[in-house]
Amino acid sequence: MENFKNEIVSVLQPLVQLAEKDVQQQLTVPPELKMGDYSFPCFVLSKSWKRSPQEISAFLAEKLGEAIEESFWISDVKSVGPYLNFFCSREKLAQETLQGAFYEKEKYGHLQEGQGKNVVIDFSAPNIAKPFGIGHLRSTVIGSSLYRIYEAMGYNCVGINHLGDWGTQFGKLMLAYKLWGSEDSLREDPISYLYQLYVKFHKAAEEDPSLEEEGRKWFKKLEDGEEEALQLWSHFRDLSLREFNRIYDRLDITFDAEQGESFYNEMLAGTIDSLMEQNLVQESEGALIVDLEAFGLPPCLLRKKDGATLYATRDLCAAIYRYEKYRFHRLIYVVGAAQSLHFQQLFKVLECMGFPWAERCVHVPFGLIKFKEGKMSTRMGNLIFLEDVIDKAVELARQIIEEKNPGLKDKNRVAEMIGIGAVIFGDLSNDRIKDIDFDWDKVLDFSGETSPYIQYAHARICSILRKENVTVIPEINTSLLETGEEQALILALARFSETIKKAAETYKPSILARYLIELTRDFNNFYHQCPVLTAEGELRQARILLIDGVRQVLVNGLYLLGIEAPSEM
RNA sequence: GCGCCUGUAGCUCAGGGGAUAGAGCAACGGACUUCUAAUCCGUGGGUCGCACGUUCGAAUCGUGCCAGGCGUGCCA
Repeated sequence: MENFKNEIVSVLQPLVQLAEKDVQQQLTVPPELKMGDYSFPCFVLSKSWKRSPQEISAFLAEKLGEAIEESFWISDVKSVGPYLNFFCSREKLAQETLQGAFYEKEKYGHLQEGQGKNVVIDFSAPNIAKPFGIGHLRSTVIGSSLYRIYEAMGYNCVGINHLGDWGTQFGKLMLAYKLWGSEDSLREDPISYLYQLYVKFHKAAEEDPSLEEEGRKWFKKLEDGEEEALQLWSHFRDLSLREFNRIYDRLDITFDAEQGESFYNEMLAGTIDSLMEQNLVQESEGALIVDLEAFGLPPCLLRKKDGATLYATRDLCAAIYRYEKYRFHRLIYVVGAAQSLHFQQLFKVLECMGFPWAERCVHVPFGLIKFKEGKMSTRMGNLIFLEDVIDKAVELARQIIEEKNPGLKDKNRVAEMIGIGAVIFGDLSNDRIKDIDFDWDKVLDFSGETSPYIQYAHARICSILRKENVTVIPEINTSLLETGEEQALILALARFSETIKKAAETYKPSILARYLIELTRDFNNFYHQCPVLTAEGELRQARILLIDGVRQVLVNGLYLLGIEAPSEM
C-alpha cells in the first residue's frame, strides 16, 4: 500500500507543483471502495491555477492517463467532481499482500524501523501490599501491548515493572499491622488481609489524625534501615509478588526487569547531591525542592521536612539509571493521566540537569476506570479485584462453550483465552485517554465489538482450513478475487502494517483493536457472501489463500494486543 | 482560582481539515438440510455541548462560554 501511495506522489508531484510532502499529506481515502483507494482533492490548487477544482481534477486525470500506463501500482485514475481518484492494481496488491502473509507468517506486517534501538517501557507498577485492582489493568495491558507493538516495529524493548514497593503507605501499613495485625491471619490470605488493614487504618485515621503522623514516622524508620521495619517490608513484598505473578502468568505478561522504587534507595543521595552541585535545589518550608517557576510549573519536591524522600526523587534516579543502563531511544511511562503534572516536572528537571535524552522521555497517560457508585479507591475499600473480573469472564466463556460446543476439547484453556481476551480487549479498544465506565454487563458481553467476535471469526477460518482436501497454495490467480467483499478484505490486509505503525507512533493500541474489528467485519461479510469450499478450482484456491491471510493477520494483530486466538471455540 | 483532559444516536464509543458523520449495545423484523447463528441482513434513531472566528470546505483547527473528570508542595 505504501508503494502505491509513493507512486501516486511521484507521478502527481511534477504536475501539481507542490512539495512531495504536501502531495502526500493531501491524499485521503475515499469514503467508498468503488471510488478508488486514494484520492487527491483539487481544492488546494484552485486559487493558484485560477480554475475550479472540478476542471483541475479533469485536467489532471487526462494528463495522467499516459503516465499511468507505465505505472506498476496505479491501475486507473478517475476524475470525480473536485476529486482525483486513484485505483490500485488489485491483482498486484492481492499478490503482494497474500503472499506476504503466507511467507512471513507471524512476522507479517512487521517493520524494521527500530533496528538496533532500545525502547524502555515502564508499565503496570502495582503497589505492594495492595490488591491488584481493576484500576491496574490499564497500565498493565496498554504497556504490554505497546511492548509488543514496538517489537513489531523492530525495536528492542525492555519492559520494567516499577513496583510501588516504597513510600509512606508502607509506614501506614506497618503501623496498622503493629496495632491490629496477626501473623496467622496474614498467612491465610496475605493480600486481602493487608488490604483490610490498610482500609481499617484510613478509617481510624479519620477519627484520629495523629495516626497519619505516626505512619510517616514508620516510613522514616524504613528509609533509615531499621531492622524491624525492613523485615516487615520485605515480608509484605514477598507475599505480594507471589500474588502478582499469578495474575501476570494468566495474562501472559512478562517483564525484563522488576526494579521497584526501593531499588533506587542507594542512588537517592547521589542524585540530590548532583542536583545541588548544579545549583538547582532550594530549601523551602523545610523541604528540598527544585524551583520550576521559570517554566510555569509548580516546584518539584525532592525531600520532605522529615528527611524522607518522595517519588519524584526516586523517579529521577530511575530515569538516570535507565539511560545509563539501556541508552534508550525512548523511555515510555504508561501511567495514569492524573500524574501528568508529575511527569512534566520530572522531564523538566532532567532537562535542567542537562540530559539531552530528557526529550526522549514520554508519558503515555490514560483515563480512570470509573464506577456508577463513584470513585474507586484502595483507601475506601470499594476495590474491584482484577482476578474476580477475569474469573467471571472466563466462567461465562465456559458456560457459552458448554451451551454451543460441548464436545470441544481443551474447554478450560479455550475459556481462559476467550474470557481474558474479552477483559483485555474491553480495555484496549477505547482511546486510552478517556475514562472508562466499569460495567459488568459490558465486560460480560461477548457479542459485537469484542475480542470473542474476532476470535470467533478466526476459529471459523481455522475450521474451513481443517477440512479435507484443503491446502493453502501461495500461487493463485488473484484476478479471480473480484467481488466487493474480497476486495475489501485484501485492502484491509494490505493496511495492517501501516496500522501497526500508527498505533506505535500514537502509543494507542486502540487503533489496532479498531482495525481488527473492521477486518473481522469485512471477513464476516465475505463469509456470508462468498463460499470457499464449494467454489470452483482456481477461485477456491484463491479464496483459501485469502482466508489464510486473514487468519494470519487476526492472529498477529491479537498477539499485539496480548490476546490469544483459539483455533476452535 | 489556575492548569490538563473529556463532551458525537437512548446507552457505550469510532472518526480528529475533504465526498452522504459511522459501529456496537438496546428495540423491532428477517436468515441455520449450505464452510461454527459468539454470525449475518434489514428498520427506526443525530442542532457532532453552545457561540463566534479561520478556511474553497469545520464534528475535526482557534478563541470564549457551559457541563463533567483529574490535578494543583511534604501520597503515588
